[in-house]
Amino acid sequence: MIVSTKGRYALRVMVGLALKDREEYVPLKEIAEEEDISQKYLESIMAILSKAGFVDAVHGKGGGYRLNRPAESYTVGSILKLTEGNLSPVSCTSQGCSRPTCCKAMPMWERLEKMIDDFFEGITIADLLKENEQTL
Amino acid sequence: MIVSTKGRYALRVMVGLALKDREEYVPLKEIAEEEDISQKYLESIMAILSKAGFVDAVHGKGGGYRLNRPAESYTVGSILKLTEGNLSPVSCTSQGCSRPTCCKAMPMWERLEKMIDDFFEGITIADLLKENEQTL
DNA sequence: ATATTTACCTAGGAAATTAGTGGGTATACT
DNA sequence: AGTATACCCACTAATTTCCTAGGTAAATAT
Repeated sequence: MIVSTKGRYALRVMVGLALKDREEYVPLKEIAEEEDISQKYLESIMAILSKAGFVDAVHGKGGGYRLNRPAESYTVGSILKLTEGNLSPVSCTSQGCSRPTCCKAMPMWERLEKMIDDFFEGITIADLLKENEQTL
Repeated sequence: MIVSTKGRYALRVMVGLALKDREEYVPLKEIAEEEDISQKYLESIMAILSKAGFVDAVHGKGGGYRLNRPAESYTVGSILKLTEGNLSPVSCTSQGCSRPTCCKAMPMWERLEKMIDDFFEGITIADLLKENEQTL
């Protein structure tokens, strides 16, 4: 698994927020209910998105979260890398190879990693919004 | 992580066997030492490869494992699918989506899965043998 | 001021997966 | 008969993923 629930939840939230009024702040509770995600777990995900400046957050009544850029400017890759840490398909590329000098597979892993990275960097939240099987 | 040590070990073993005389049987002990893999753990991996008919196995002195087909006929994909179970990048595609009717990301996951599958099915053990950064 | 609603923080725990061990049995060769 | 091998079953350790508990800080409403 390259993408766990954490990354998938983050994507869903970002898509959800992109569907709302860009000015409006949406409280975590509401997002969690709409997306049917554990409120407490979602907290930790929103904290990551907020710290990284992917969303604006305001405290208190009327507060919550909102996107601070247009949906086209968020690549799926940027969101997944942020929440998952990395998108390496094998530990060899992210944590180093145990047999760096003789590993016959390393170039393959590197090529795969680049392919996956290019794939995710080529898709934005806006693309997901208008998505159907034909276009993507 | 799409490929765990299990799949990587299996690939290494297959590459290792491909470098040997095709007629010769190589005992597990020797493979484990050459590849620096726990003998016991490797047992379970060889059992999978053997049951699936990817290698020949013979008991007793002079026995061991060997490839039973030319290296070009083993795709990396076939070995990884066998040992890892599947190569799905997200659980959505392998175990079903929790929000099948409304998931905006599903087409993306499916396209990614196909891309990865095509990638691995397009590389054989023979390709890995002659590999260097230029060719692959 | 006080209450309420929200984000934010820290610590941990349950569940699942991955990686590896231990000890024995079956088979083939010498 | 002895030795070298594959094969089988059950269990443990380590790691990661997913989620919960219980609070503090900030903003708004009354």
